Amino acid sequence: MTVLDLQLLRSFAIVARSGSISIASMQIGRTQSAVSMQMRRLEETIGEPLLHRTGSGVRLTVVGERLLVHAEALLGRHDEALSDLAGTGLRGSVSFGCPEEFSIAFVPHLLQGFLTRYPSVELHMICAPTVELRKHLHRRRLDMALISTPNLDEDALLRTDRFVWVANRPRPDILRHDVLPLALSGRTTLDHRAATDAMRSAGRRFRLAYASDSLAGLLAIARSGHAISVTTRAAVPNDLAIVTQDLPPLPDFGIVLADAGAQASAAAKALGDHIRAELPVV
Amino acid sequence: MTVLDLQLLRSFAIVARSGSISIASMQIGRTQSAVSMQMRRLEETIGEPLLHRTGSGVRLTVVGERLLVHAEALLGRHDEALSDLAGTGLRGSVSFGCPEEFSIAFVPHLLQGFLTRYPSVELHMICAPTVELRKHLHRRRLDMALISTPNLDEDALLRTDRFVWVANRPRPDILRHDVLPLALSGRTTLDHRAATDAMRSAGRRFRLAYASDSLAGLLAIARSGHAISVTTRAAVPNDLAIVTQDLPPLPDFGIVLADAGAQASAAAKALGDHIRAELPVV
DNA sequence: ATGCGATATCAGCGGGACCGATGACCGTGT
DNA sequence: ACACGGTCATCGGTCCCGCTGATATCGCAT
Repeated sequence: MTVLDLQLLRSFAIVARSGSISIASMQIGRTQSAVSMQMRRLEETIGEPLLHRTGSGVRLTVVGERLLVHAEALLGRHDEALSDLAGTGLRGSVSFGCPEEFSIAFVPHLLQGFLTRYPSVELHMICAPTVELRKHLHRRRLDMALISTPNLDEDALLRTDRFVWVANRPRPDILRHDVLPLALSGRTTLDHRAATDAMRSAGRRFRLAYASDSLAGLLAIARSGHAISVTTRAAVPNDLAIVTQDLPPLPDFGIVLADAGAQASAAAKALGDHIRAELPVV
Repeated sequence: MTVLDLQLLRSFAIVARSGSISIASMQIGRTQSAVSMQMRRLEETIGEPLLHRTGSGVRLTVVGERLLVHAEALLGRHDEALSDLAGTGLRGSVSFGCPEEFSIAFVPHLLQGFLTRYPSVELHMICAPTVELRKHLHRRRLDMALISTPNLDEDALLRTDRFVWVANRPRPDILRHDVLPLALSGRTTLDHRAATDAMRSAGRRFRLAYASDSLAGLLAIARSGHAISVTTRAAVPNDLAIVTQDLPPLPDFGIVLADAGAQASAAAKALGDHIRAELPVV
């Protein structure tokens, strides 16, 4: 008899929450076309449309809303069941770090997978810019960290993403300002360098309207419309717009998993394996 | 992240209930090897053995018992969700008939699939020997019925199964009786003919110790050890044994779906399509 | 020990999911 | 009105995975 695929339901829930197949596909770790086909398969097994496709994202249909409720419930029960059964597994603790941008993009999904598989592992997490993360690794205060790198040829590259300009919707007039107000994180960060380099090589004048390592702060400023900010494409919240017109293009960057080097605990090894297995898009 | 396959859980639940991969495979409608591999895949994703394999069936491990509880709960919720979503579907009623043997073998699984897909359809079911079913079809008291046929070449054949001798465990001494006591259903039935024909052509003497069209009655007699009975292989309950030694082999038979011929309601068509799609093993 | 029935395993095949690229469509800003 | 940047859908090609059918292996019972 026909049976729903929980994998599809999980993707559907992420699509529903993010309101976009493209964004969801980045969190899931599949291409956009794959997730698009997943949604179509799901609609076929249900027999009814679940999504309204618009030019800018997707909206749930009535049936879609109904399914979402069931899906969340089912997935919740499923994850409980899985952790109960995996209860005999690994114990120990891991310290894991990543930039704040990642922590609101694909990392939740990543960690959820790890924690339901190893529910007895104690996970410590630190959000900080890449430079800080390196220090923590060096001092052995972190077992491993996801860090960004400008070098796209690195062979340990797990995934690539792109920096994007973000502003409030609708399009703010500050773009017309001669001296563009920017909200950037600390000047040691990769996105800071990427933004300022891009502006400079485009010959565009700008000023630092806001500087902070708090992503929430940057996004708040962007939301207020007083400055343009820069962040990771996958981390752009629903209510902010990605701006490409009239602004210089921003570079891609790579994501690698760095570890403390020395002897890793079993739990740390497991987390590393999990990340290396789940993170790559290909 | 890793996610359980509800299809596998469904198979697992059936295997657990039937205590045998072979029997379960007949209800599921897959080959024995397929179900065996399904169980292996499930064990791999869980990471622990779920079944003790013995020479005569399978038993659940402790982890298997735990999983079974979760599986039943998950499948229950899943089926609820599916019927809720399919609620907009077909309405109407269907009358369906089949021999009692089928009704305790693969038919429950078959109807469960149909009813969760079309929860608003009212289903009437009649259990009777094939001859009776034909009469009911002719009088339009049934829309369709699964009936057995000795003709294995029929092109509308959906599936084949085999008659088997059943007796209580352990091996009863009545097998040594010169005149073998048999518990058979009415003499118009296929299994009655198959059994008596087999005995006669083997030159074996027998007597009808019990005759009834009630399967439960036949099995009760077999269980008591006072007679040998005959039934469909897929319908043999856990606590009875299939006997092959010292008894003549029984023939295969075919299963076909017969309908009342005339204009079928939409619900009847849907049930027919469902059965034709789900029943074949290949 | 031997035979039977059960499960496990194997090669081969077929279908299906994914990727990458392309195409259609929409909203927006000029 | 039109071009543009974004979205989702579609398509061919590839690879992997599950099923079948046949065979090997195991365990129980006589």
